[in-house]
Amino acid sequence: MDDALDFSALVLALSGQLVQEIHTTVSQQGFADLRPAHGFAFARISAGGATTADLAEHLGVTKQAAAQLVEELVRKGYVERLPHPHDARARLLALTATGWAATRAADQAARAAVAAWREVLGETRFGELVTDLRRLAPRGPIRPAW
Amino acid sequence: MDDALDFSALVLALSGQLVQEIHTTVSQQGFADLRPAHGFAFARISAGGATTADLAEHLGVTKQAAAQLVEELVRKGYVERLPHPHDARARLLALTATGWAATRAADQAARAAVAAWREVLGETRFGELVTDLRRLAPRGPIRPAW
DNA sequence: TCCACATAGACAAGCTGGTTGACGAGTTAT
DNA sequence: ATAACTCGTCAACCAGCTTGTCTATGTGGA
Repeated sequence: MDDALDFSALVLALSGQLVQEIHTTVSQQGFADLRPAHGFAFARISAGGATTADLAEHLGVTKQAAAQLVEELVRKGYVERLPHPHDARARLLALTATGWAATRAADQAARAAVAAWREVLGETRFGELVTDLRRLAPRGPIRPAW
Repeated sequence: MDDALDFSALVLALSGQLVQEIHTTVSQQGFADLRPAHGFAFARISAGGATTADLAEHLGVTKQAAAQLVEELVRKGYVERLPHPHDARARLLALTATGWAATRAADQAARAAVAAWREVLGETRFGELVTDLRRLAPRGPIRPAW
């Protein structure tokens, strides 16, 4: 009956492996200057309409930290800052072509990792698993947890 | 057919929530000076027979970083360094009574979080979920991933 | 219309948790 | 006996975040 502790460990192990696999693959595909944490920023920026302050809230950090992250991503060529159409103070963040390429690489890596799991479990069981997880996982932004 | 990206997000969200919940509960129970990362150290130390170098390998960091972590946990009263029975260079790490209390608090918090999930899914479905996850999750130490 | 207040982002300083590198003391293998 | 390795420590440094302050711009009520 002590599945509980096991289950916690399993969830942590699984997410750790997922992050690690995506990171490794993305690195190998020529985006070695990106770290796992960047993915969470890409997720928000790719959704569109994000300012630095939006990003800060999404990531759960101060806007200074977000600004620093954006600065880094701009310098590395993944993100650009456009003038905001309605607010002269703000700058609209957008992915560059390189940024989109990195995002696609990460998505594909995630799909590949999941595909392996899907194969292990079989289609039926995998579908049930997704259904179950959907009922458990909280809504809201995905962000680094520790 | 695009469960794949969803699934990744779900796993990350779930583990994030788990970590967050455990951390919050443990903090409230009087261990506010512990952070999620400490849990991974406690896991190794509570298993027994750990030296600082062992801990470093478990956590995947340098031994200097592990030594610093141990120093902090000793200062806060969670860990003690005992002489090593067979090796005069090494020191055996052990949890203090307080360290064990914190470990129990974290375990209980994990159980509580999982219990909530178990209730949502029902006993049967939960059992299947654990079985599935066991087939997917890698072996080896649980460590912070990003 | 004006003004008090809120918000976006920049600048600066400082902290924390990690890194690399070098070392003395102790252990192990040749 | 000695060469090579390992445990833990000291020191310097760095990355990524924090708090605090500031200017420019936007917003809403008297």
